[in-house]
Amino acid sequence: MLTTPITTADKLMRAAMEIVATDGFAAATTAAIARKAGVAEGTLYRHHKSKDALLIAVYRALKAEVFEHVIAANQDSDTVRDRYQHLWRGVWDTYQADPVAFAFAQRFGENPLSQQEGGSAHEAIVSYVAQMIADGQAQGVIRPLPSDILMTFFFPPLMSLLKQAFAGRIWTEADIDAAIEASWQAWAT
Amino acid sequence: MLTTPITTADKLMRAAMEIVATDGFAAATTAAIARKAGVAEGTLYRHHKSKDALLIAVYRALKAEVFEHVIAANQDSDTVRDRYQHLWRGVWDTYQADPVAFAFAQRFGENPLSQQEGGSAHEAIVSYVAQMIADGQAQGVIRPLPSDILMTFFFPPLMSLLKQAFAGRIWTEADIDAAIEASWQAWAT
DNA sequence: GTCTATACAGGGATAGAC
DNA sequence: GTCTATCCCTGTATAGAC
Repeated sequence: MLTTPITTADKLMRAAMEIVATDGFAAATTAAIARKAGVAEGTLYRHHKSKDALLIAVYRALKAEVFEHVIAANQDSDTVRDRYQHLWRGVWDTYQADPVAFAFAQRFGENPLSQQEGGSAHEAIVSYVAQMIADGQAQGVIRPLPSDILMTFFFPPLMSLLKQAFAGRIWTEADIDAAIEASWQAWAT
Repeated sequence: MLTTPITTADKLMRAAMEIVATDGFAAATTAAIARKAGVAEGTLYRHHKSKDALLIAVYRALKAEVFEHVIAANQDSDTVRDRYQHLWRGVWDTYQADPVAFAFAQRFGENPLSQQEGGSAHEAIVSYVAQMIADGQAQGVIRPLPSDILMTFFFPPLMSLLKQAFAGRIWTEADIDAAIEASWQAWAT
């Protein structure tokens, strides 16, 4: 996300995202953000109302971009099972391409700021998943469980695997495919 | 955890845990912790070397207590499937009994302090789960996948469901049992 | 052991020149 | 729009009396 920031506002957002991703929120001081962005501290306030507003703006941009990438990569498929796999890979590939965005999203979710922002990083994608679940249940291939329960077998394991991957764990492509199949079995009738 | 703190050191730990759980790490200032514990700010440093040391002590105590509760509730069962269900319920019940401990553990995991501490809240339980996986694979009832992949279908969904439960979501007992069964299917051959 | 008072550093935000 | 300089506040930690 924002991998090639052009405007000063973007540079500040990228800088804030990187600091939070690597060293946490406590390290994301206005001085550190401005320094990494290559501008003076006062300049930050010409582009963002406050530090918190800047961080929330980062999260909003991230949400929008993740949604865009995942949906773009998600051409419609015939079976629900195929749609499942494509969506899983879409999220996986999107975050693989930007580990910094991933780490920021994880930390932001456990920060009180997220309460005042509301909605997860996958807010928009959730409705796609919900539709998939509804279709699968109508066809009788997905268990008749509440969708919020089923969702917990999709995003959380996926995020956990990404976290391990960024920590240096390497799996084979066959392992990844097997993981997708295993997680699908939590849904399948 | 530390639900009835007696010593001053315990009172400080419980106070810190509650503040982090409800308002995040940024709100856990030495002044706020001391105030909630009912002691003076300077007293904090008679019982803990620094604020960070206090927070890490909280995490260690939490890990130990969660391990103790879960293992105590986990009498050996005949089948791997039964052991799975008992362990799942053990973690669920333990955190249900102390939402504050749960929220603290979640936040701590996304805080840089956790890197210098190392190991997740379920570090000790992980070896139990690993043994269960090994047994199940030997018996041919669990997929021959790397155990770190299989683990992601156990803890992350469970934590996610707990989080939703604390946010006010209510499921029937049948839903919970069905969720356990669904998650088991991600492991089962 | 606990308190009050305080030293010291660092962070958010603004003023005003350029 | 960007910079430098600075204000004000808060936070961590310590000193020293009781």
